[in-house]
Amino acid sequence: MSDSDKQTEEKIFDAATEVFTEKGLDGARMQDIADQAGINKSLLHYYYRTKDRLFNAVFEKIAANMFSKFAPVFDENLSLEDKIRFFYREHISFLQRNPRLPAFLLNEINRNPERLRKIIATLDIEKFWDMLCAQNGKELEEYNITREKIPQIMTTIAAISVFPFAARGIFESLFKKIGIDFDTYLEERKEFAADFVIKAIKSKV
Amino acid sequence: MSDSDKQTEEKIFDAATEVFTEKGLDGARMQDIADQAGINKSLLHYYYRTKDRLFNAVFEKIAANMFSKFAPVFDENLSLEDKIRFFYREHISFLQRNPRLPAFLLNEINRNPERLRKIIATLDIEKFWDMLCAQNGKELEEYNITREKIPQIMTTIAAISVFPFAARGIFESLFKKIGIDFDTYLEERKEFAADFVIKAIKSKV
DNA sequence: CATATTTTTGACCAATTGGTTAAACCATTT
DNA sequence: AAATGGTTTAACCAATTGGTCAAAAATATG
Repeated sequence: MSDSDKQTEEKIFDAATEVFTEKGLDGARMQDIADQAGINKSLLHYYYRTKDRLFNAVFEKIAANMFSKFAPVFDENLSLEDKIRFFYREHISFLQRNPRLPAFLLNEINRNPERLRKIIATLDIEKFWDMLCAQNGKELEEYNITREKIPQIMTTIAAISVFPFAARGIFESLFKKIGIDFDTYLEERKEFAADFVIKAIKSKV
Repeated sequence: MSDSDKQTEEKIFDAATEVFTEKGLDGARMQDIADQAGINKSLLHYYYRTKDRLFNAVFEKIAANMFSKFAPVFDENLSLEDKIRFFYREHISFLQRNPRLPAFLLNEINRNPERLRKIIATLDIEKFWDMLCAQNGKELEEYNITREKIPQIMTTIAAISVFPFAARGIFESLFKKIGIDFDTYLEERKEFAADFVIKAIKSKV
């Protein structure tokens, strides 16, 4: 593969990423992607045989990228509380740089859940729980966080950072009405989210 | 408007609701809707001139319905804690009966934020805050919930109930891997969500 | 019953879509 | 410089799409 090959293939991939994340699989036109990449439409088919293959390439990279952002928090040797703070700072910052990813992924996964299977198959969920127990077992015990509660807690933690981006269109409209800036809201959310979760977990009321 | 009119128009509307919520505006075909309604495709255009008008009719009804589900909690004369419990029981139950609404709305709003404007314009957000202050002012003060914190808290409360439905495709796949039933998870979530939020709000740590 | 009006249908259309193909282009090698 | 190989393009195609239209069927009106 020559240098110009890689350039063209990358140009196509980047253009496809932009168009697909903005318009979705159904809404995106091959011609749009070709225009965005500044090339002929036939070249798309030369490098990626069909629209579906091109989409899958984009989808898989984005999905893998998204999930990988959850991982580092399990590696760092921090207290449970610091892990949560670390997660929200990093994760919301990542989403600020890629604000359209949540809506794109959620929509396409609901449209075709099958696509996610191969990515999830590569994840070892139990391992994450084991790592967490090894590093923060005492805290988990102290706060009475059992294995059964993990799905509720984890989905709640994810919801708090991801949902504002998925529902950005709604929130932005609502906020504008009461004079609140969405970007300011996001900045504040990094700390608010961590405080909120930590208080909920630690509280024994 | 005769009786059979209403039947046909309603049949079309219901069919359109089903097809649009499942496939989205771009993915839905007028022929699909006609088939679903058991009528000729031309009839769609007879009652709703264009695909876009038909979609708008469906979208507006769903959006209004969705937002209206947030309102009752402000009317009931309950303590803040009971309001939160009431909300999650009612809201998650509503979403269990209409599981595809969140993903549909979030996607279409992000695809075309303009569509939401006219619905949001009809909402008086300040009124909700005033009602809340009038009914639960003392509790808000006690828990140090100020006007500036409201957006963070409200979006968090919504995220916790809506996100699992928006991300259903992801969660269901993940849960299956560790042997958890999604419907059971949802049932448990009504109480978990309320407990979680109440603990976070009440905690003074 | 005959007429007028509304509802429903099937045939049709122009535009768009993803995809194909053969030829042109370009860099390398011989 | 001629041949070779991969790369890029323009022209084209079959299928699908939202939408139209005139006629038929059903219903209401006199």
